[in-house]
Amino acid sequence: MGLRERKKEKTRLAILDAALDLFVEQGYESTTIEQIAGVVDISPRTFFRYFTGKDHVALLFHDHGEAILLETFASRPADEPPFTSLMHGMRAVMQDLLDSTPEDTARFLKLRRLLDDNPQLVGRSVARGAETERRLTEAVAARRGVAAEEDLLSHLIVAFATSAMRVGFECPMTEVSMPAIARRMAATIELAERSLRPGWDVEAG
Amino acid sequence: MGLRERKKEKTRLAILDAALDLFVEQGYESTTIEQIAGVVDISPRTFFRYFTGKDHVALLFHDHGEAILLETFASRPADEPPFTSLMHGMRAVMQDLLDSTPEDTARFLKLRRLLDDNPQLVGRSVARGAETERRLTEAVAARRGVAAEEDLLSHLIVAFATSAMRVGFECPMTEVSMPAIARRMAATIELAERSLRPGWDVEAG
DNA sequence: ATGACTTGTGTCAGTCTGTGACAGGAAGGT
DNA sequence: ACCTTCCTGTCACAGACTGACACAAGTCAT
Repeated sequence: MGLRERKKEKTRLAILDAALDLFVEQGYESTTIEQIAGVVDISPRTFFRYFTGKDHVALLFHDHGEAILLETFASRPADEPPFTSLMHGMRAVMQDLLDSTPEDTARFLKLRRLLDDNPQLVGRSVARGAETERRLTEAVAARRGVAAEEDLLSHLIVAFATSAMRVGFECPMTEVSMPAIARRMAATIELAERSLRPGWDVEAG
Repeated sequence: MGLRERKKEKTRLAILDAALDLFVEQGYESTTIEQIAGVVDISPRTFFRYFTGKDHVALLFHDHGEAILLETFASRPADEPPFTSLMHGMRAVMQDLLDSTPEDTARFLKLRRLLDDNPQLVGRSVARGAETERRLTEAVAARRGVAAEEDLLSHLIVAFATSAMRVGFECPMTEVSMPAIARRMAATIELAERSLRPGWDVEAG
């Protein structure tokens, strides 16, 4: 890896950390791009060359999680019930978080607390994740051997799975720590699987 | 109703119709507030006195639907399983649409087509509806006799219900018409209820 | 190392959304 | 008519973005 790329990664992390600290200190809304750029000592224009906008910074882990979800689903056996595969994806996202460096863990916890204080961000994450959801639905429909546009169940499977994901990750909680989040995540998966009728996700459209 | 209020309602509808037509004609993103204000012959400032922003216009029916959902849930018997009540709410929202005037139906169908062309708007609707979702969760938890912060199931019930709502209303469809939407809505409710294990939403937290 | 080539950065200018403050005018009640 | 209330336009402004351009820093030859 050349000097150029190392420098870029360094700037990227500098922006991320500066933004996170400012968000926590003075709130998400009242933090401006100019302030973030000021701390990192770059021009505001450069900020937008690293992130598409303010919410991109705040929802970085969502993008990452969605990528893992897509990969995991694709790598699961084709004869596994789709919802089961998606729950495996959910576990994979959680595991990835547990395996990350202490620095990344700290960043994630800051973001997590940010979501509690700014519920609008949860909504924005859905907006940002719409494309992922569409692709997941395509993948589920493909596995079910039907066209996504004509199969309500494929949509419902993905909708229920992402719902569970949001309940596990984003609902306010008293103690914000990795073990607590992992516990809630496991409980949510269990609850969701228990609530659904066995075989519901392998029926004909 | 005085002249003042009639005038306001007229302006409100004029803005709505002008915005809708512009959105359909030239796309949501490329339509500016200034253009909308120009057609209605008001100042851009006044636009913001009727609507909080561009997406407020595009998601007007969502607000309305959410209000009906909350009312319906509150009016259902306290011993009815919460998810069942929410599905009744979903039917009530649909029924309200079917009962609306031809003008409102036409507006709704325009908005519905807008959602197909601009998937980002679906996400924004979730962002806008976050507060409603929170209040629904409170209501469900109250009926279950538990505190919302400590009951995952209350969150999951609401999340599943709103998921079903989004699948029924917002998934792209080939034929966009009231009968087609009503049919899909009914099918989604049926599918959701069939997919869940009976009694799942009345268990202890 | 010196050159040419690529790529990241700052500056500048501009658009669009959204908001607060103020003044004038239309509607409502007496 | 009169006073109050509410609505509206104008002005001024902040903040999120974007395109264009010139310059500097990194990269890769010879």
